[in-house]
Amino acid sequence: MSNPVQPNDSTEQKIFDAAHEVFIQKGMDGAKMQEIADRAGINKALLHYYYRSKEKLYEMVARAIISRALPVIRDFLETEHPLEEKIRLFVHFYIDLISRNPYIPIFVISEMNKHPDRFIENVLPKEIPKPDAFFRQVQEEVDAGRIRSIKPQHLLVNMVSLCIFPFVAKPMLRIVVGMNSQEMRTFLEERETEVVRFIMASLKPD
Amino acid sequence: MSNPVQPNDSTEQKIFDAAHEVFIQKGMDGAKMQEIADRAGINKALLHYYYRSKEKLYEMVARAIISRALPVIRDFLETEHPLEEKIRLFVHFYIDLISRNPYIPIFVISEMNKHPDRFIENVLPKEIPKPDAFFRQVQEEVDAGRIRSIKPQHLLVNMVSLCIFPFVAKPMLRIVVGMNSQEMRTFLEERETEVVRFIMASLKPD
DNA sequence: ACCGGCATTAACCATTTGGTTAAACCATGA
DNA sequence: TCATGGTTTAACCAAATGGTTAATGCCGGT
Repeated sequence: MSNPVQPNDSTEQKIFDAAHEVFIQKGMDGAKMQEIADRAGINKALLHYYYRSKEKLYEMVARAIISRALPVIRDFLETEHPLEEKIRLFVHFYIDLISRNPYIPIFVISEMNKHPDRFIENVLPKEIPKPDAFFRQVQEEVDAGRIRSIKPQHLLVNMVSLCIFPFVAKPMLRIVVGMNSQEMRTFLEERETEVVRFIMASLKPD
Repeated sequence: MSNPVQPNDSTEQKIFDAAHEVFIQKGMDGAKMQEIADRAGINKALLHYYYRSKEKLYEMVARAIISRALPVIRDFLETEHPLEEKIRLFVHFYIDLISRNPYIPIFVISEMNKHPDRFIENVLPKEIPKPDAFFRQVQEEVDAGRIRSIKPQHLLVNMVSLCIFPFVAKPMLRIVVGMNSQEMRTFLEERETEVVRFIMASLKPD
């Protein structure tokens, strides 16, 4: 269940891993230093010895979480591919990333919502990849009539929505759609194929 | 900014409204009874006079939030319409609901994620609308070849994802896509048209 | 053997937090 | 007018929480 960035038995790392687990699951407000200490199997004072405060510890963990998602996004936005291929790759790697770290989007969304200032100032990196090149590429395809007319921004948001949301809303979906844990798993596994098909079908020129 | 269910100056209502604001914005963990009391302009002891505990107060507020979304969903799942019309109506009313109450999905998602047991046992109503009829309708359309082949569950999840996610991820999207507050507003206003078009285009039989 | 310095802990501290209590307030009806 | 019942408050309490301190453990180098 834990997801240490690098397996490492040092006390510092044990603390970081424990903090990672706790912050991910409970967020800044719900996380308690005592619980982190307990999970790391050490004294509470050690937390402050290695990381000065809850705030600092949180920031390190949050940055680590964010930076696990960034390479995939950067990759998608920077590599050159025909549009269809690019979409396919994005959906593939993005769903793959989120399947393996389903807590990332929920964490980002809820923390960013509760403490936007802290998150933007102290957690998000200064340089975040910009989607301008992708937008240009989509616009070219539209202009050339190879896909139907759509605003690039909407296409991007649609892609991201279709990939992320089901994982974010998993508990709610399970109840509404009425699936057991196993059905849910297969359902989410089908998503990759389904999402690609859904987007491609929608983009076919009229 | 506040959103009292029914304007009413009674102390009880003032407390409820204040609690609504605070819980919505900070969730169970981040909300403090003192802040609720302050916003309601009353003594902290009064909170416990009207609502026995933080837990109880939270449950009432959370139930109220949930029940604001339910009628729209129930309506969509129960009324009879041709599929295309149904989708149009769903997107319209759903996006409308969320535009006016953008905090609902974030609240539900993050609270349900942090305290699934409490939420499922004490907040969610026993009877939640089931989408079986909708699934059947989609399947009929597929069988009749009037839309391309797609699993009804995926279609529903896609619809919901496209409607909700942009509102949920607004702060993140703003940064990634690089929009200012005004651009974001127009962008979200375009969503209704865009989402309907996106879904319809995708469903056209091959 | 022992020194010096990092690692670790128990005990402690101040503040915050959810919750309680007993007294005061205030309107209403007898 | 005053008794009564619901309403509101100041003061208080115990537990939890983030953080500190001073002492101890421990290990490598001399």
